[in-house]
Amino acid sequence: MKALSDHLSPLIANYLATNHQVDFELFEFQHTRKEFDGDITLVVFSLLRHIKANPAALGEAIGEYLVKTTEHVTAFNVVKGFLNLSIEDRFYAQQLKEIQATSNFGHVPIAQEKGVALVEYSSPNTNKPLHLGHIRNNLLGYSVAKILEASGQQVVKTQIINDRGIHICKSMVAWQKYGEGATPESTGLKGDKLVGNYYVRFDQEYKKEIATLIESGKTEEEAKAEAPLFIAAQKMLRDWEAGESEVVDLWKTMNGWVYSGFDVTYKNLGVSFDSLYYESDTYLLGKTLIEEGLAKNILYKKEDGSVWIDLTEDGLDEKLLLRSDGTAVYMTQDLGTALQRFKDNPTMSGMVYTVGNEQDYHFKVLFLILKKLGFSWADSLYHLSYGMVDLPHGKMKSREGTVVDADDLMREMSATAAKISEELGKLEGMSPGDKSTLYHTIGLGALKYFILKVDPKKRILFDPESSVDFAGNTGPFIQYTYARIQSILRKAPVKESIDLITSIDKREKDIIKHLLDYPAVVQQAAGQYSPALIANYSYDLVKLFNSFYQNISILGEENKAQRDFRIDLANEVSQILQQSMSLLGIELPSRM
RNA sequence: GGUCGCGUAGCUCAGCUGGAUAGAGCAUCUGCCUUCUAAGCAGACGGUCAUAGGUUCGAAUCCUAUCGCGAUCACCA
Repeated sequence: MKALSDHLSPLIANYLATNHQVDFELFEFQHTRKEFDGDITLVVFSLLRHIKANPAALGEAIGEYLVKTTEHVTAFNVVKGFLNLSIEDRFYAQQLKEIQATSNFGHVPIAQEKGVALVEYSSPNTNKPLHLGHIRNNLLGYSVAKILEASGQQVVKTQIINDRGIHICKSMVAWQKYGEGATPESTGLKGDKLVGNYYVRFDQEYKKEIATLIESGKTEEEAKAEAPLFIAAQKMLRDWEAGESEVVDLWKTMNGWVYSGFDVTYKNLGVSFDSLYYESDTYLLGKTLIEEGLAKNILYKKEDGSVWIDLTEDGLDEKLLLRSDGTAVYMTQDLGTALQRFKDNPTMSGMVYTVGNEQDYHFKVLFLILKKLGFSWADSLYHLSYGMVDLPHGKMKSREGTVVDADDLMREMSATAAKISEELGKLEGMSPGDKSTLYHTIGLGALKYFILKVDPKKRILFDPESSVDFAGNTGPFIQYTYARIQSILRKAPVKESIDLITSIDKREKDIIKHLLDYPAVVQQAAGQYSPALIANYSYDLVKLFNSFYQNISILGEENKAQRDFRIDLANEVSQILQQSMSLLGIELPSRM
């Protein structure tokens, strides 16, 4: 539509300048609703603010002028304040050729001079495996990075790994006490699962100790603080901070197991990172930053030695930045990480934090503190906040065993895809290995699409029981349409016509108009950090194509020019699907 | 209680920089596989866009209030 409105706007501007002595360049266009004749509609109402006229009469006048001045407009009609314009078929044929001639239509080449945008996502703790919540996080972050790249922005995908703290020590203590030297190799378990098991074990044994202490007359609070396991974990944290080699070695070993486990999960999920940051590396820089803030009187120290910032003038609270014993809190480390990233990327133009909406307040405060500390780049930080993933029975709680494990979920999705595919029985002659790859592609496509099609800020209800649909507005539906188009293209004869097509079906026009919208959709999705926009755009395209496909023979012999045109159209739809799905990290199979 | 977010068909969601009679899918029902893959297509049914005011030629969309749900307000991360 943009190509068309770009063509029409100057003409309309010219008309208004001549006849009404007003100077406009931008007009409001929309696709003509299907119940009216026409292809594109000018909303005349919006001109009335500046021109006193009867909307219907003004519409008539502009319509007549356009028909007279440009060969593209063949007819018009006016309904109330809407000027519906009919566009000649040749225009669509030309546009399709232009789209075809443009490689990566709608994707803008990277502009180095715009600097680099950092996109942070995943950011797990290293004491337990990734779960469904991380999946939404990773898919969102990865997709947003892809969309920004497609809009011409250089991107660095990154994460902060929360690799230190009491939670890690709990796993370590439990492993020392109950692990008997277990390793991923000796147990056959993924490293993250192994470590996660000891985190759970810690909690179980800790509860037992508390119960015993309460029986012997302690209060609950005393019991929690005096349980030997808890004391051991605290001691281990102090030893770690003191750099005691035995503890540090164990910490390194166990984190190493977790990282190799995560790598497998990331690989299956199809996400990747360009740079990694570790909390254990950045929290000290955060402390330095706080010293500077104290020196500049932006922060203040209380009598007990704790450091605070007063944000009450900004409508927020007072916030703790350093404990009275001088140790760092979450905010301290995030300040350090932000600064470290800017130091590592001097051309940084912005940073996107993909973090759940329960941390909205945290990021509001973080950005404000950075601004108060005088960093000019603080204004370009953005919290990509997303809603929780709820299960039918409520929230995921690790203690109650209601967490949906990421690896298990992906495996189940593949299994469901396999089951449905085998029932349909379309894959004769495909090797078992290819089938297994395909099932993974379809299962993951379903999962990714299910999560990404929803507006990030909304909560998602995920029912693992009913799994995910493969029909309707789903990933597999888009994959399926793509596979059918590939089948058409495989069977299509070599082009032979030199005649240009003279008449184009209404549904084909709708498809071309939709294709022409793609660049604007990508830009909009980048501006709003919204993969959902891309997903729903793609679904609409697929719907349009399917409707056409089912009702018209693409490879018919009767008119070679028409057949070639339809093959070109199918080809271009498949190109755009490939591009848009790559922005969501969804693979498209050529057969399914 | 303060702050932030959400509330659209029975269910899951689009639409939100104000524009024509609010759109899809699932579910229910009716048709369509001798022709390019039926994971599909065509159609029926289904709505006081939470409620009440306001802004204006026009409001699901913007503003205010109320109700409901959620998050957050830690020397946790």
